[in-house]
Amino acid sequence: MLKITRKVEYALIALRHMQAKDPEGLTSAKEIATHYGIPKQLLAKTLQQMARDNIIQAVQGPTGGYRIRANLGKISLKDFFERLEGPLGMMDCFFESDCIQINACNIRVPIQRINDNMRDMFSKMTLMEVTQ
Amino acid sequence: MLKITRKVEYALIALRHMQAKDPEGLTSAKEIATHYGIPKQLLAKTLQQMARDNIIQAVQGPTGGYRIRANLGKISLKDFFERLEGPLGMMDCFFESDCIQINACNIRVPIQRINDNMRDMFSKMTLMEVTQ
DNA sequence: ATAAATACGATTAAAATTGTCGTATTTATT
DNA sequence: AATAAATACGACAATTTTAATCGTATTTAT
Repeated sequence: MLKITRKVEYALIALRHMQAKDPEGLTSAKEIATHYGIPKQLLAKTLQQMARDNIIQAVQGPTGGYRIRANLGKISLKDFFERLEGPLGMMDCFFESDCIQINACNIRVPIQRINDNMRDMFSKMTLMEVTQ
Repeated sequence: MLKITRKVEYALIALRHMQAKDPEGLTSAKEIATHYGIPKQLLAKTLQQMARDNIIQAVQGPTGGYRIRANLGKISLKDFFERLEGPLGMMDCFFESDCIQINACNIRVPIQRINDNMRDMFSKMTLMEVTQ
């Protein structure tokens, strides 16, 4: 429990790789995938999603690839996680309303408080802290 | 991602229920299961595990049940989570050593740092904050 | 003796995550 | 114009993890 997904993991690996290598130049999905031994297609999808979110910029065609577009020091880990995986919650019932016994539940409020602490923590850390 | 498991959820519901109801008297798994609409057998197992961990005390036989044994204000959420679910890590590679590209990995250290922050946070919160 | 509770390993079911496939589009190069 | 190498992306399959159930044993108040 309390794990991050591979998607997030691959995204962070890619960002750090791009930043360390050449923040201006382009890096292909293939390069990253082979370098770190991760599935290329899955990585590609994640990169495409980050491109849609304007975290990185995509360039098509041969010689194409990705480069960092956003200021990584200004994107909190909370925002990053939520862009890739949706709202951050320790229990599903914070977002989905199909919990029948939601009224009986006696820990919703206290867990909500802990959840807020966690979101707070991730709000105070930026992507830069991972990538540099 | 970053979710707690149902096991932990049920354990917290049970603890809070026991504390709110009657810290001295016994509460059966059945009572809690029916009250909150959760699977009895699964809850029972979780209670049994907490009993083995001396968080609660089990009494067998009819009229048996469980009561809180430990001082909930002295058990951190980190310890509680780890007793129920094993070591707390955002990535598996912190514990399992079967990641082949562990050397190439460029985010192990930074994620480790974030993980430490998270463990720190849960170290500072006690079970009591959830149950009362 | 019976019934109601805990104890717990083994198994199954369900859900979430992870990975692959197939096809389309873009564009530098020849 | 043809080709090749890259991104784009929906649909599907495989795997893993989580959740739930089953079956049986043990304990003990009545």
